[in-house]
Parts: sequence; C-alpha cells; structure tokens
Amino acid sequence: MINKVILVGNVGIDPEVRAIESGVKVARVRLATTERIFNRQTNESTEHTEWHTVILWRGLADVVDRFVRKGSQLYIEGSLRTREWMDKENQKRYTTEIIASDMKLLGKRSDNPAGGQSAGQGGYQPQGGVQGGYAAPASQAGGYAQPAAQPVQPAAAPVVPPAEDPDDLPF
Amino acid sequence: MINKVILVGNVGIDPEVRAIESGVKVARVRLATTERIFNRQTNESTEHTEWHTVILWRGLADVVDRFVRKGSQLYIEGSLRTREWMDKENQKRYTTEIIASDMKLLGKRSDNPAGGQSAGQGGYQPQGGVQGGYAAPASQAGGYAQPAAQPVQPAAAPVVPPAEDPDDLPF
Amino acid sequence: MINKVILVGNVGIDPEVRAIESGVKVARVRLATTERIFNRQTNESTEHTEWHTVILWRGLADVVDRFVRKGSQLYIEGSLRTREWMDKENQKRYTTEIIASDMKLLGKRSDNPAGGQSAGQGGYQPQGGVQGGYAAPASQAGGYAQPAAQPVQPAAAPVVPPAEDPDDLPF
Amino acid sequence: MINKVILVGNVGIDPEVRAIESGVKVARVRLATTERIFNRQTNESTEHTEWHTVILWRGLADVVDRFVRKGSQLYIEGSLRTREWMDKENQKRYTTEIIASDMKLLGKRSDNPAGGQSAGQGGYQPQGGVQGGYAAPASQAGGYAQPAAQPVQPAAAPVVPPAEDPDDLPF
DNA sequence: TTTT
DNA sequence: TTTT
Repeated sequence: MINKVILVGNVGIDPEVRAIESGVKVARVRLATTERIFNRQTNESTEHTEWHTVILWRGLADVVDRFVRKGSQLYIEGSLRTREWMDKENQKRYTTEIIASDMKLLGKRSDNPAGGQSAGQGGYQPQGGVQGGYAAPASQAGGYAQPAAQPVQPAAAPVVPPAEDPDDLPF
Repeated sequence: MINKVILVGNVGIDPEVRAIESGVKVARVRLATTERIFNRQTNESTEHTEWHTVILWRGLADVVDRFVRKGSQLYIEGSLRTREWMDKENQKRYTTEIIASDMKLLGKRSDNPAGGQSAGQGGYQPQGGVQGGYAAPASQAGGYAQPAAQPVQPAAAPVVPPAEDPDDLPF
Repeated sequence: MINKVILVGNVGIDPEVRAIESGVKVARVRLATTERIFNRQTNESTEHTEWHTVILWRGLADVVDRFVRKGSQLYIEGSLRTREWMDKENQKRYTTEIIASDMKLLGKRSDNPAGGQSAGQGGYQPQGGVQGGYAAPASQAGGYAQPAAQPVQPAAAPVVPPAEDPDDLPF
Repeated sequence: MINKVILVGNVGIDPEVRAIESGVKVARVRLATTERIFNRQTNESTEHTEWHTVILWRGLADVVDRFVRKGSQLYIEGSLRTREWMDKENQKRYTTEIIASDMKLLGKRSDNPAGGQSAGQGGYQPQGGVQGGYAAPASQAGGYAQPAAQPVQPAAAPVVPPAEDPDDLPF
C-alpha cells in the first residue's frame, strides 16, 4: 500500500547511465548512508555505512548524467523493489534496489563535482529536483540524445497543484 | 526543497467537499493523530491528540466524498502550506494546512463508515489510493458531476514506472 | 546519513518470534505492499505486490508476538540493512531487510486476528505503537519470559518531549 | 498515530537559542523550502517558498547553537504541533510549528557558516546528527552552560540497535 | 565505493 | 528571511 524510502547520503562511485532499446534513459547510483552508533553499555561510538543501489529513469537519469558524480550528496525518495535473476549456476538470486521517484542535489553549487563544466549550458540546479513518472512528456525523457545542449527541463508537476488559487479555498 | 508530511490518524468529523467555480472538487478533512507520551521522570503516561487540517483536490477529493467519514482511519502524504487571511478586524491571520498528494483508506472494508452503501457502484477500494496532481486526466478530476455511477478511477501513475520491463535493466 | 523506510501493508504469514541467547526477543514479519499501476499508453491497470522482510527487536517483537498475525495491517518505520551470508555452496549472498524502529497496528481492534483472545490481559492497543531502540528499559525488552500476564508496556518516549510546558516557549 | 514531517531547506535568519528556567536549551529556526511549480496549461514555471518554524530541544538546540546560521542547509525530521496563544486583544491565535526529532547539517563542511571558527574544539560534524528525546542523558542536554569547550556529544542511540550481532539473526 |  |  505504501512502499517509501527516503535517503540522504553520498555517492560512492561515478554513476552508470545507459539507455534501453526504446531509447529511455536509466541511471544506477551507489549511495552510502553512514550512521554513528552509540553503545550505551560500552560507552563507545562506532560507525556503520549502508550501501544502497538507486535506479533512476528518464528525467532523473538525465540529471544524474549531467550533475551527479562520485562524492555528490543526494536526497532520494523512492520505493523498494526486489528483482529476481539467475546467476551463472542457474540459481535464483535476489537484488533489492530503490526505484527513485524524486532526487535533489544537496549542498552548494560549488560542492558539486559536475557543476563546473556545464555552466552556461543550462547548468547546475541543485534546488530544482526532477520528479520521475509518466507525468514527464516523452520528449523530455528522450533527451539523452542531445545531452548538454538543451536547458534542464523544468521540474515535473508539483505534488498537488491546486486547480486555481490556493488562497481561495471555499471553506 | 523537501516539504513532506506523513500522517496516520482518524477523521474527527464528516469531511466537507465542495467545488470551486471552475468545477474542480476540493475536500477538507480534520484528522487526529494521538500519541502516548511516557514521562520518564514521573513514570506516568499521558496522551496528546494533535488535529490537522488536510486539503485534498480533484481525484482525492472525490474519493473523500465517496468513502471518508467521521471515524475513518487514513494515511495521508502531503506538504505544509501556511495561508494568510484577514479576520473580521482586518488583521492578518495564518492557517497551516496539509495539501495532500496521496491518501489511503486504512483498515478493512467493513471498518469504513461509507463502505456499506456504495457497494456495487464502484465500491470501496481501501487498497487503491489515488494520487493528486496534474497527472490525473481532467476527465477524472471533474467526476464530481456524476458521482457514484462511474467506477472508481484507476489510481494515478505509479511513482516511477520503468519505461519497459523492470527486470531488464541494462546494468 | 538518512536511511528511512516507511511501509503500510499486510502481513503475509504468521510472524516468527524468537529469542537470541542473551534472551533478547526478535521478530520477523513478511509484509506485502500492493500498488495499482496505470499504464497511460495502453490505458490498462495492473497490480504489483512487493514483499518486504521486516525485523523487529525487543519491545516491538513483543507486540508482534501478542498482536500481529497473517492478515494484520501494519505501519512500519525503519531502515534498510543488507546482510551478507554464505549459502550451501559457500557463495556470498545478500539479503536486504528493514530493521523496524516503529510499528503501529492499523484498522479497528476487531480487524486484528490476535485481538480477540488477549482481551483482559493487557489487550490490543492499535493506537499505542512501541518504538524500538535503547530507549526502552531492559526490563521491558526482556518481557518475553512472562508474555501475556503483564500489561502492554507504555509506549517509548515521544519523538521530542519538550523539557517543560510545550506552550511555554521562550520565543 | 503517525505525525511526521520531513524538510530539506535553507535557514532564513540566524537561529534564536534560549534556555528555559530549568536550564533546558531550546532553539527556533526559520527554514525555507522552495519548490519549482510547472504549470502544464501555460507552460510556465514559477517558484513557491514555504517558511517553516522549527523548534529544537536539548542536544539538537545545542548543535543549532554551534553550527547553524542563516543560509545553512538542513534536513529536519519532526512532528507538527499547533499551539494556542492569546494576542494583545485577548483573542485566541494558533501557531503551527515543527518539533524536531532529528536534524542533519547538509553539504560540505566548508559550506557551513559556523564551520570555520569552531574547528579544533569538537568541531563541525555535518554527518553526525543528534536525535532529540528523553534518550539523551540530561548531562548532554544541559551542556549550554559550557558551550564550545566540550566535544560534540556522540549521536543519540541508533534507530533500532540489535541486541547483539545484526548478522546473527535466529531466522 | 562516499562522507566526517 | 534562505537558496538557485
């Protein structure tokens, strides 16, 4: 019914961005979330790093392609999906991934490893996340063919756009 | 950048559902979230109930209209919005509301006060939430004119629909 | 940095509840989240069910033991953890689980399969979730030895208890 | 039952940090969340900024005091609370605030306005959030009297610390 | 494999 | 009142 994941962490390695046959773009990001764990018994503090595999489609994959690099700090919202696959010994294996529905680049523009070279071409927009989903027109999703020349697409529709003036509720 | 609210609670009074001039439907729901607070000093347990005003547009308002009543248990996802208005003394006042982007009816079908009478007319679908937003075709949003005769619309697009087969990632 | 999962779904099979050598209780719950997916191209609606493995420790495991059964509807909050293990062929395998930090029983008391028989013994408390973590006194966590005779423990500390009167902020 | 807010945004003005009579520290932060709204009808993109008032107690207030300034980018998790108060005309007014249960400083160390001067004194720890609640020993919460000389306290207990080895589940 |  |  509800299957929601929220992550804030750092990218461990430069993302992989590909296109499937239909031309739709997809990205794979390895994200680390590190937490400090304080053991009350021993009064010691240890650290645990959890590694997540995040899959991003279409517009989100495009933003990954342009702006996300090893070290980038990201906010990710998505859902869990466990895929079944066959290994070389023909045995069933399972992999759990996060399918992203929203992504934001965190920190200042200058923090971003990819921020520099794309200036003046649409540029870096850490505040302008792009939401995935069918809402995005196909023309935006297929933008992988002309990567940096076009401006960054406007973000997808807001969460719940009021039909008219939000300050004009009939209550 | 991220403005997200998640609530699970009970509806305090039958919702108000209206349409604005354009015909777009909007609902207002008062939702209670009760938490048990345990005071470690006194070893006493008290209860606090927080009341939230949730605004739901279009398809979500329609589901409220059909299935939500006083006592309904709901999952709400949305964002905070503080509106400014003028009181009778012409003084600025502020009201904070949650603009819903997703809603789910919780519990069993038989729990729902409105579940009974609408059976056979499209019916109760506690598992099928409807997401708000521009993604919903206008024809669905304007469904308030012919309320119960049409089937419950299929839920809005999933969070991030892969372009093709989710099990056929190029990685 | 942030590793958060929120699930609302139904339990697929009666939970397993065990104790490890130290006597600490732990539960394993299989939870289904079903979503309706609407394909805009084909105008068809399909359904996808995702299965999650949720691990609950101490007080939460105790509540699972008493009140959660196949069919129960739950709210779960937790974090992702991927464990490494060796299969029979001595090959590395990975399993991703959700370590719960909060759980709530949803729906009405009468919805709950375990609600009936435990009445008068501490009883069902769908509104009183128990939060995990070291915050819970050991005496509560170890309560598995005297299961149903003691009352349900008061919920763990609230999220952020103000030191004094919440209505007496110095701002 | 569940009353949860998640925010990522920028601080609009230097926080106010006070102590109440008991000596407990409390902070008030004004946080902006800006979203880009794309109007599909007009094909125009506008921006909306929502301002939130976040209240942080004890250890979290202490971290605010040391590291948060106008411009800081923050992750906030908390719950909604609407307070009632009397204005000068003795009329009831309502104010909705977010009571924080977790906070993280986002971006790189060097992004943080307060990062510079406190180096070598316990210093900036953007990765080490501090969670609120009674779980924090009073000695940490009352640290406002000796502000910068003591090291930043270790973060509060992790979400759900397994009793023993997380890799030694009995399932 | 990131970050502090 | 922030940020882009």
